[in-house]
Amino acid sequence: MPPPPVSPEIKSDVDQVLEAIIYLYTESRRLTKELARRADLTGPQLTVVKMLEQIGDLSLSELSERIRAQNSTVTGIIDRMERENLVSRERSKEDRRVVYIKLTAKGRRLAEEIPVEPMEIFRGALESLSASEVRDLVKILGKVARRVQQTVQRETAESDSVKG
Amino acid sequence: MPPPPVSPEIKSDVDQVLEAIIYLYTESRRLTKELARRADLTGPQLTVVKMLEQIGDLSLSELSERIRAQNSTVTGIIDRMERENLVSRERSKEDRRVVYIKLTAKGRRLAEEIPVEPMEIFRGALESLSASEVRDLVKILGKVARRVQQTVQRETAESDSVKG
DNA sequence: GGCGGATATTTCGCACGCTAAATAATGCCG
DNA sequence: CGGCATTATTTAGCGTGCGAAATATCCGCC
Repeated sequence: MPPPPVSPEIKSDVDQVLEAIIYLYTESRRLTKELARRADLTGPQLTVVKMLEQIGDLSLSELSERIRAQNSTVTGIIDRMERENLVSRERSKEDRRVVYIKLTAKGRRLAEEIPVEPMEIFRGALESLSASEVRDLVKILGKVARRVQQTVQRETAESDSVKG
Repeated sequence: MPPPPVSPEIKSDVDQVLEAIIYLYTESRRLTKELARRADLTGPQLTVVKMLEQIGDLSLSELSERIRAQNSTVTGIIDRMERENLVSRERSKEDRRVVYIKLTAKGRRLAEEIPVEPMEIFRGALESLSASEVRDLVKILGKVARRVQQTVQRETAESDSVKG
């Protein structure tokens, strides 16, 4: 659930930035989902299929890390994909705790079937900016992200020391 | 599910921007959730409680619109909140299709208990930018969002006309 | 060799979140 | 007045998404 667009009329810079971010994020998810629907996949399933196609087999943990989700979430996604015969699980021989996720022929066919990224719209939007604007955007957004990350880490450390 | 950070090494501008957006969005949700947890609420519940506190009673549709979710989703959230005695439903007298959602005393107390926005971290991060950077960020992000919106609307119109 | 702590995955229970279909009430139009 | 499209909400079914606990291995160390 996105945080609320709290103030009704005058929006602060923070609110405007947040609103844009929420909009862009939501839209990127919606686009993925839409694209996926055409191949009878869900958004996450499309993401997984494309990831495996491009990178090759991945352990479940590697996969979760890449799609930024918890292992338990990905277990569910893979369960359903296995049921649909899109991927298979294969126990690693070196480390029997590890499970590799592999595309099946059907999964690979589907991956190829799907044009490219749903990111084309974003690419288009970014291309409508001037080169210097793109550079600024990348630079500033990156700065904000790093700054937030620092603050979060600091607070996490604090509450850890309080808790523990 | 966030779109994948596709390329392993060299990241395009699009990817970098998207990655930052995904990070910031995810983080803002996490912060809301964290803040909510202290009052034994979920993220969306905190959002609703704060919204009702600041704006007053809202119909279910108005509420869904404001938190950018489907009515059916909000029905569920309100069900659980009603169960916890945080809000009550009240049928409108003018239009008996409409249900107003009202804070209970307990809900109001909780709302007051919770400091402010979880957005403070973002505010801090934005304040670490120079004034001109903030201005640029607001301007450029807004531009990208508007551009994406236009493209999406155009495509929606097209596929509508195709579909019938 | 085996014990104890780490690591990889799964299971469980719950809360979103969405779409499609059902239900209920309005309002308009002839 | 009666029917019919519209609108507000709910229900049903499914797929994430998370945190905590359970399982199965692995690894280092005595």
